[in-house]
This record gives sequence, C-alpha cells and structure tokens, in this order.
Amino acid sequence: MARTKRRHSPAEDGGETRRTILREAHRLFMELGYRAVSTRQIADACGLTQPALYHHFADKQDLYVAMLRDNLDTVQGGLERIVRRDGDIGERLRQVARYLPATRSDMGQMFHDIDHEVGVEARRTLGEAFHHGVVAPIAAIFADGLQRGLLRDPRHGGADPVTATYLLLSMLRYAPAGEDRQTTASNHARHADTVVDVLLHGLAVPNSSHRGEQHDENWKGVDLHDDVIG
Amino acid sequence: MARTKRRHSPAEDGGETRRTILREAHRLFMELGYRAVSTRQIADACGLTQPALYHHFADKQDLYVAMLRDNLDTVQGGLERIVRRDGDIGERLRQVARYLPATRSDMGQMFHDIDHEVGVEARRTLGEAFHHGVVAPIAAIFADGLQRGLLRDPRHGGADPVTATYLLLSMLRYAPAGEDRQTTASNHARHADTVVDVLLHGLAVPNSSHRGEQHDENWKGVDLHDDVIG
DNA sequence: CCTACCGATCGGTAGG
DNA sequence: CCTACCGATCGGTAGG
Repeated sequence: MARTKRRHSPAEDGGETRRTILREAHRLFMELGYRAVSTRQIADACGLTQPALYHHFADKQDLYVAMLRDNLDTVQGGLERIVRRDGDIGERLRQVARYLPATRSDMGQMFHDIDHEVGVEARRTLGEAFHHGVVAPIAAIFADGLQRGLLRDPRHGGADPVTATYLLLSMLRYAPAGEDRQTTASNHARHADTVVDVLLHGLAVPNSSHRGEQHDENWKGVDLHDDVIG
Repeated sequence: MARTKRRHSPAEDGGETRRTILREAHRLFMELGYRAVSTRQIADACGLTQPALYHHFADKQDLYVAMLRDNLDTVQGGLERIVRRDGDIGERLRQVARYLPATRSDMGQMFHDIDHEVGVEARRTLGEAFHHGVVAPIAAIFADGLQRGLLRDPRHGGADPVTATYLLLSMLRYAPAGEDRQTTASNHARHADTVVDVLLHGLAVPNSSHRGEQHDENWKGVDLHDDVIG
C-alpha cells in the first residue's frame, strides 16, 4: 500500500494510455487553445506525471498534431456519411451544421492554433488534413447544388463551394450572446438550423424590390438605444 | 555618445509614450493574441525596457483593457457614422463590412481573449464595451431593415438584429483559403461585398422550388475528389 | 524611465 | 512510467 499509487488507470497494455492522452489533449486544447494548455495539465488529466507524456509523443507539438489528425479523420468520416445521403441540399447542410458542434472540434480554435502556434511543417500537414477532412466534404454539397442549378452562380452574386464552406463554418462558431451561453444540444441545433436557413435564403424579404408588404405586426418596433443596444 | 541611448522616441511629454504603448500593444495583441504577446515584446516595439510599461499601466491585463477600450471607442465612432447615413440597408452593411477589417481589430481574437484570458471583472467591462461599440450600432441597421419590412421576420426564418450582427461579424473573419491570404485592401472589399450579398440574399437561387433553369453552362461540373477536394 | 532581480511556470531531459 | 532537475521565459517588484 505504500507504493503502487496507480494514479488513474492501469494502462495495462497497448495504446490505452496513448488514447487517454489524445482524448484529454483534445478536450483541453479545444477548450483553451494550444498555448494556454501546459503539458502538465494534460498529464494531470490523464493521471500521469508530465515526463511520461514524452514516452508517447516527441514533444508538445507532436502530441497536438497527432490529436488533431486523429480528430480530423473522425470528423471526415462523419461528414462523408452525411454528404453521401440523398435529400435536398438544405437538409444535408442542416445535418452538417448539427454534426460539427457535436464533435467538440472548435474550428476557430483549430484555425488559430494551426496558423499561429505550430511550425511551418506541421502547419502544412494540418492545413491539408483540415481541408481534406472538413472543407472538401462540405464543399462537395455546395458543388452538387451548383451543378443542379439550385445555387446562384459564383460569378453572379453566389459563392464558390470552398468560400461557401468557410462561410458556413464561420457562421457556426458564435451563438448570439455571451449571456445565455448554454451549450445545450437543442440550442446548438436551433442555431445550426438558423445558420443554414440564412446562408441559403438570406435575411432579406424575397421580392423586396418593391417595399415588401411582409411587415409583420407582431414585430414590435425596436428602439435602437433601448431594446437593441441596451 | 556613450550614454543617452534614447531607444526610440524622446517621449518628451504628456501621454506620447502611453499612446505609443497602446498602438504597439494593439498591433501585437490583435495579431498574436493576449497570451502569446509578452510584455517584453511590447516594450521592445516601443523602444522601452519592460519594467517601464508598469509606470503607465498597473499590469498586463490593465494595458490590454485600456487598449481594447480605446479601440472599441474608435470603432464605435466609425460605425455610428455609417449607421446614420441614408441609403438602403445593403449599402450601409457593405460599408460596415469594409470598414471593420480596416480597423485592424480582429473580432475573433478579441472574442477569444475576452472569454479566456482576462479576469471576470475585465470580461464584464470589455463585453459591455464590445456590445455597445460594435454589436449595437450594426444591430441598429438590421433593426431598421426589420421595421421597414425589408428583412424577414425573426420568428419566421429570419434572425433577430443581434444574431444577424454576430453572423455578419463571423462571416467577415475568414477569407476563403490560406493560400492567397493576401491582405490586399481590394481583397477585403471583395470579400466584404460577397459576405453582405450572401447574408442578405442567400446562396440559393431565388425561386428554386421548381428546379431552377438557372443552370449556368459556364459553371463546369466539379468533380468532388479532384477540383474541390484537391 | 533604467538596472537588477524575484518566484513561478514553462517545455524538455537524465537516469533509472 | 517515476523522481529529480535543467535552462529559458514569463509577469511583476525594488530602488533609485
């Protein structure tokens, strides 16, 4: 009883500790960012001492790259399942928009860390993995819509598939306010649906060349410096 | 010549050094983020030693808060000038979308740092300043559009003014790809126009309940795993 | 506004 | 996979 503290899990054999490290690293890196997470934090979360990490990964960046590649592969699998489904563009995009936040992979955080925190070689590797695993599958949906003539031509007011994808990813990032920042699943789903609807159909009233009659009586006038700005 | 190195600027009198510090801090914090910028980096950029900063600001966070409040005030001034102009909603939003990147105030970076890097009190202060200086003026444009019946009702497929504002801010963040990441002013302007057009009118072909005839011959079919994904 | 210096924490290594 | 420890860098202070 004096020795054999056995901090967390036995890790009796192949790869289990490594998987634990990758899982905890994913959780911490996505929540706090590469820079803000120390190797000791990760080790603690795994029930290990900090030097033990270096038995499984060469250094902090190597761990980050391995974690992100792993995660991007998983996301790619989920996205390609959705892309292959039949159904109209809107439905498939809604499914994408609901799926991404569920993966707990903060695209904005990934962008920042890939751009700022890793070396040039890892940046190339991860940038490719991101494009291949996330951007390309989603862009395929938009490309499909363009081919079918359902989406506006990129050269006349629309956006090319890759740009459309980045717009979708960007819009998914932030919920309205910092107050009701509940990470409720239903909130995510509602926001996802709103994002896709706005991305596809816009905020403007459809035929609003002539001042639309669509003025809804239930929308009470918003006084700028009270309701909206307050 | 042996002494009196006079590192950068004389700072002969009132507030000039302080303004220099705020300017360099803004540049560095927006480019690299709060955590990644050391107080020594800021001091170096100003031609000062690191402890000299503490004559002007209590600590690193105090400097960050002062810098951000200053900047948000400036942005607020610019936005309110645009909001007050006449002209249709689209034109005012385009001006907003062109103005924001020109201020070199990375909204995503600000979001991250406000949420993760400062204490609870500074977070409250800065969150309020951000809402008052950036969100509210832009939301006023959307509220105006809703009152005039030009925008879809928030409860029937549209978005409320604040949500619409966050969507706009999010969409402005990322240019299409990491390859042609030229910070050209004309690129910014083009991206801004695309964002506003998509936000208002969407990507879908207007009356595409019946499979639109708008299939453009010039849009050559994109093979998923070559052109788009490549 | 400078020199000199502090304790804390970082990523990583030695050696078993 | 642990203990012990390294040099580097961090934000901040003392004292003038």
